[in-house]
Amino acid sequence: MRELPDTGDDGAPTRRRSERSHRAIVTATQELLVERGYRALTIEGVAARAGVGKQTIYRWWPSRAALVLEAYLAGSDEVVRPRTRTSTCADVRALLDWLVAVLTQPIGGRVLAGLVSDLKDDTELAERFQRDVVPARRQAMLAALERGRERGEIRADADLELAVDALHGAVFYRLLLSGAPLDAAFTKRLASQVLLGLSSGFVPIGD
Amino acid sequence: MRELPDTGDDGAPTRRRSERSHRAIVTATQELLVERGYRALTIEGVAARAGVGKQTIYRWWPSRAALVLEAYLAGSDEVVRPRTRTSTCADVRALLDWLVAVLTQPIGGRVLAGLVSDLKDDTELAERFQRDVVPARRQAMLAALERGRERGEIRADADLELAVDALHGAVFYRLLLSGAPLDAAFTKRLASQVLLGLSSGFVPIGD
DNA sequence: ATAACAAAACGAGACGTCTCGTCTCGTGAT
DNA sequence: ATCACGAGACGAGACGTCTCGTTTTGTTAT
Repeated sequence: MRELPDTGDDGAPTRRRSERSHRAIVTATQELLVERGYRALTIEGVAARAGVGKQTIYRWWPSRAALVLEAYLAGSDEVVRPRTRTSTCADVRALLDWLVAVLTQPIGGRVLAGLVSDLKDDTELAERFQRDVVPARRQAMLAALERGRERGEIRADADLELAVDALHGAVFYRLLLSGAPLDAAFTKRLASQVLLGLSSGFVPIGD
Repeated sequence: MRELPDTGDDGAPTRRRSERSHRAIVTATQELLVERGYRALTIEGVAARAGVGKQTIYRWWPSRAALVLEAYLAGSDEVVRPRTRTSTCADVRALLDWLVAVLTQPIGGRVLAGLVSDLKDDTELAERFQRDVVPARRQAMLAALERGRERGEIRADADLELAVDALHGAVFYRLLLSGAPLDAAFTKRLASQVLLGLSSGFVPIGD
């Protein structure tokens, strides 16, 4: 969110920021998001929970959404990314299951919905979100599809970016809009059906 | 959103609701949504613009989101649904273009993003949205795919609901999350690539 | 190396503003 | 005579800014 105050800046006298307060604020934000959700989260509430002055928050974060984004990302690293690499379909399924796991964490869906609504009114936040967060989420899936193409399982002229749009889009669509379940049966059929469209010929879809 | 007060109810003495105020409120909501967006919309602002007391709004709508939903849906009927029925791929493309047109109306994307965030905190709204709005949007696309299956262009065992998840999901994903463009090239490739996955054999994808 | 100093960030909270949702009025329509 | 209406007062609560002392931290002088 912001550069750390001490670590190896070039000569310039680094601003001195209390790392204790920083951590307390992020932790309090995560707790309050889980307990009460995005809408009910207030700066004053975070300050009180963290034992911190309001100004300390306003000094380091430009908006409530920026704070929530940092707290959200800091809590999203707990689910480890799969590294199966058996078949393309299995890889895609595993990555979809991973995405679902990340999004259905207690902090996940509600917070993402709140952030999404703020993207439309906060240009700076939208830029960072679409430059950093979105591509990071897509990268692993795109790599798996490219491996499949190198192995010849996927047509050379297939549009893999578009495939990621469809795969991830279906997941987010269910999470944010339709409310349909995000279970293993869903990710399994989604992976196999989309991959069939990308396949270079008849490739048996396992399991 | 609520039954109209006067028109042809069965005998029961309908409460007398001012249709003039009703329309003024919905119109003012639409205008303010276009001018200032979802976040900046306040009940007090709507009341002032509509020349109406706040209580009149609180009397007839349970929440800000419910009012926005009504205003949004009332303004979404202006884009007419296509009725091409030439080939399945052309139908799907036309329906995707229609969806994009509806969502990129001035009132569209910003409002939808705001509503989405409220679904997570407003159970009643979420129920109505997922029972009425979402299926209505999916219906036409599903019908087009079923016609394709009857014609034999689509495999009998294809999961068409899942295909709608992927098609609509990709559109909403770009609109709400990635910010990637929603242009004709996108809908064209999306339609052809997804349909290829559903196809029963080699079906030439026309321009 | 230690002490003294200045600068910046800190916790706390007062302040005026805004919107909330509820509540009363008096008015006008049926 | 009833009831929705426009208007707006009301207390609650969060906003973002600001001003207090206080504590921390980096720099300078001894």
